[in-house]
Amino acid sequence: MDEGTGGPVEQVGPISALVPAVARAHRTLAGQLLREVGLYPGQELLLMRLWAAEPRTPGELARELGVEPPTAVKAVARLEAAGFVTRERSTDDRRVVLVSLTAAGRALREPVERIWAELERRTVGDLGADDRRRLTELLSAVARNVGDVGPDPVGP
Amino acid sequence: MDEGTGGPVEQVGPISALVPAVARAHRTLAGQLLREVGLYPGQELLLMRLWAAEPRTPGELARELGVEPPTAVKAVARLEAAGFVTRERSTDDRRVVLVSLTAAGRALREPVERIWAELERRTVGDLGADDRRRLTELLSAVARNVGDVGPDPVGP
DNA sequence: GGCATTTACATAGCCGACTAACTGATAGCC
DNA sequence: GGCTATCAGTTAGTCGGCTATGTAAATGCC
Repeated sequence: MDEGTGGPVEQVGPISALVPAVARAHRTLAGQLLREVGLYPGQELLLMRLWAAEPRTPGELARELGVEPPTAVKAVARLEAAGFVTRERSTDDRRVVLVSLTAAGRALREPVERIWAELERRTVGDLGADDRRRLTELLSAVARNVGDVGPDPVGP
Repeated sequence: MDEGTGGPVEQVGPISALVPAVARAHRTLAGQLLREVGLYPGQELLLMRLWAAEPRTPGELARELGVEPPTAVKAVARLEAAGFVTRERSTDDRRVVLVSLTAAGRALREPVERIWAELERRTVGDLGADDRRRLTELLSAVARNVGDVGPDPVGP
């Protein structure tokens, strides 16, 4: 656009350009690591919610992951097809679907947590504790700025 | 995971969880803003390359955007269908495709640059210049860590 | 010159994300 | 009781991203 003062042209929207680029590369890396357990990036986040509490409804999962309901429904359907979760209609309220883990789904917990530790290790690289904390704060600020209600932390 | 010291359970892979969440919300916001000119998020990045220099090949565009060739090919095909770019085979090397802008594609430049300024403004929110610089540095570091060769800056 | 290799693009198919629109069940309100 | 509104989940269709694979042209090497 125009900086008007005759200086060198600035890179456009530096942070807006960086965010998608970083996310793409991060997702690709996650995909490479997750492939060895048969998951695609994103699916592990849904499973984490189930490891934390079970059963869950697609609606809850969507809210907690910060995605729209159809996204969660599709992910659940694929995880069901892959044999990691089951679905059943609630008898209390027949609109509600209850998603539960299978034995195979539970068995994924340890390897996925190993992978996530490795992913985080590689993501932060040699950043010190200070930098990591600062980055977390700044990213959280951006998340609020762009209107993300955000995923709830998975820990208690 | 395990923190081993009996403390409260830490949120898993904080930065690895934050990056996709921020990117999703940021993309959604970009999509809302870009909709008014008939673009989907990501397409504007490709157009920016063409505004900077023309014609370009799909391969160049893919490299510069930091995506795989098929992604750029698909995007070009859609932008062509939308009437914003044209494709023609190079006569020098008939494997090469030259992507050029149409008048409609050129007309998008101003509105898109307005939108990008607005997007960046909302993304950084009330972060000061220091925070913005720091965030840019930290994100660049993460990009390198996760193996992103990254998009080249669009400015000279 | 002729054949293998590399290069540039295209295609097919998958997944995650979204919006829009539909179905079925519950809840509310006369 | 019955009609409407709301809510949960699903379906349909699109886009961006990837991997794997295919095709055509140029290059290289003998």
